[in-house]
Amino acid sequence: MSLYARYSALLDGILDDLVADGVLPPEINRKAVAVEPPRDAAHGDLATNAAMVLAKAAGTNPRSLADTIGLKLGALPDVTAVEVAGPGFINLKLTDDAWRGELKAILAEGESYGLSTIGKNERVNVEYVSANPTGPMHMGHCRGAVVGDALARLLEAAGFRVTKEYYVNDAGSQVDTLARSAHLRYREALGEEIGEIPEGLYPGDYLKPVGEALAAEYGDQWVGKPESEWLTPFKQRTVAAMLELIRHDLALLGVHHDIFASEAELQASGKVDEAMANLRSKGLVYQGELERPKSLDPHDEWEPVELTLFKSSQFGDDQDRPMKKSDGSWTYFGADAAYHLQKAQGADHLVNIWGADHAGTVKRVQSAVKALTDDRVDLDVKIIQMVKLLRAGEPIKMSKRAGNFVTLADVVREVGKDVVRFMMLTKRADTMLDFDFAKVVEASKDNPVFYVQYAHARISSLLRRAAEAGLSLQEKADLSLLDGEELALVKLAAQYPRVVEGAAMAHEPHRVAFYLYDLAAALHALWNRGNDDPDRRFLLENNPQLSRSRLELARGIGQVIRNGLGLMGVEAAEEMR
RNA sequence: GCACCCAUAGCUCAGCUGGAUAGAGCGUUGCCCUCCGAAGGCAAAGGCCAGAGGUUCGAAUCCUCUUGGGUGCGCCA
Repeated sequence: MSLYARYSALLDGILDDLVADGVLPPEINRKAVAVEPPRDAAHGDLATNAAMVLAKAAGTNPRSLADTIGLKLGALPDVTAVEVAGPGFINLKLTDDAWRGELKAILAEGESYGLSTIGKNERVNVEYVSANPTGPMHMGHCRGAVVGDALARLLEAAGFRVTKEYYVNDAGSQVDTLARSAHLRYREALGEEIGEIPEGLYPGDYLKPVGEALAAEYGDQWVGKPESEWLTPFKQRTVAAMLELIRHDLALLGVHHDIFASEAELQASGKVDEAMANLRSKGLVYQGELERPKSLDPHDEWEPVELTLFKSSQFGDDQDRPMKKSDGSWTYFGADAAYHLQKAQGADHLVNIWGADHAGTVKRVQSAVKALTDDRVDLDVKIIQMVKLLRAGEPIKMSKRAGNFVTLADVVREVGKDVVRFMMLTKRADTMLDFDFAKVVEASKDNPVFYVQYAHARISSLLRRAAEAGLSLQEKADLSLLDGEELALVKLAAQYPRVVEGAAMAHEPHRVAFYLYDLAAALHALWNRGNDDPDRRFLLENNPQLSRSRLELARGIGQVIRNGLGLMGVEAAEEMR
């Protein structure tokens, strides 16, 4: 249990006592009560807003309630000072030993430091990437892949049971197009001159090996045959090949899904009918007409047709949405609603990581989840904004049609997995991100990847040098030698568990990256003090006792950086190259 | 036309689900360092949190409207 959680629990006990004493009414809502680090370190080590939040329910004013609570907080172990400040904050100062104890906890818990049970073992399904299986991954998919994967790791660390899922859209017309494109490559592999790839088919070279494999498997039996005979087997094999490609690309990034859910299988299994029956039984489905789309020009034709609609407008969507086309087949949304039902049946929470182009469909799917699960399962949709690719400040022009888009594999090859992953988490997901190939590999302070990795490498190198100097870490270090300046670093490290919980609950993995940058900066600052004042160096040849204490501090900070990077899927550097 | 997202220092961005005097990096300015404690260090200046109302002990954060950007809208996927 982290230090903040421990004092939070102690405060909870005090509030229980106050309820028993009749000071507080029994039905008070404690949700908003928090034990946090104060914004300004001069205010102390811990602060709580309990008095301000609860004063109204207690029928008193915040300051006087703060006095009452403060008195009891002052009696807690390791609390050296209590102060009521501002509108009713209660500030606590802890003994230095309390913080030395936290450093011990970091070292003792090691990789486990920062793990939380806040998720209460609930099940979360995170669906991410879900790119159409029609080609290799390109840069557009990269950010969603990293954010989704980091979020999954974060949720696991926070005590959720996580399923990582990829929805394979293998039922739409785009996979028919894919199969036709593969058929062309198949004929090419058999020696036919195919010339230019016709407009409307996928031109990429990545289909050549697929064509060759098909030629090897089938020989020329599907040449000159009607499409209806070969489309299905070609589709199956080509989609399988594309998924192989996608898995391979994702693996380059260190991304691995637990489940690849096929839309075609979903439809074949009758799941969509089940979802439809579910909604029908609740009176949420009807035959009706769609309004004329507002995006149409006035002179464009629009003929209203009757089709099967879901009453998503009852759940906050701006209009009802079609589940079945007029020809009776399922719409994308119809199948997607069923897919979400399938996911929800094995989960308590759903998270989707979607590209910005799907922002308009969030409401309808949330409506469907609400209706299908009677509000048992919540769906959070994280919209990932685009990444602008630059090279030394100049935008990189991409054209999908010309086939010169930057693939994920290209980027990983050029700058490495860790750099890509870290950079993708250096901004909130819902705002645009610049990715400059020149800048992300720069060895300077304004490159956060470098700065954080450097901090870890610095610590590793320090520990190596200590070992060479024959300084044994086995011997017990006396942490009481650590002074206030050094303990300030421990205080920052002690916030790591809160960062994990906050980032997990908010579904915002970028917070870990920002936190690590701060921690790295604090380490570098302390380290640099040794430039001016040799007595402040971590490794002092003439003072092994003090050195040992400071090495323990360094080891603890290194541990937290490593744990944080682990959540981001980034490996900690042992040395800079 | 409508929906969603965004608007915070000159620039690029954080801001811990509503807390105390709004923070970093770059840039600017001033000192220091300049052969591995190296890929710089310390400090200063810089803000009407787009604007206007509202909610309450308290708002950059929540609600409404306005302005200015981005993305999207279909029986497509």
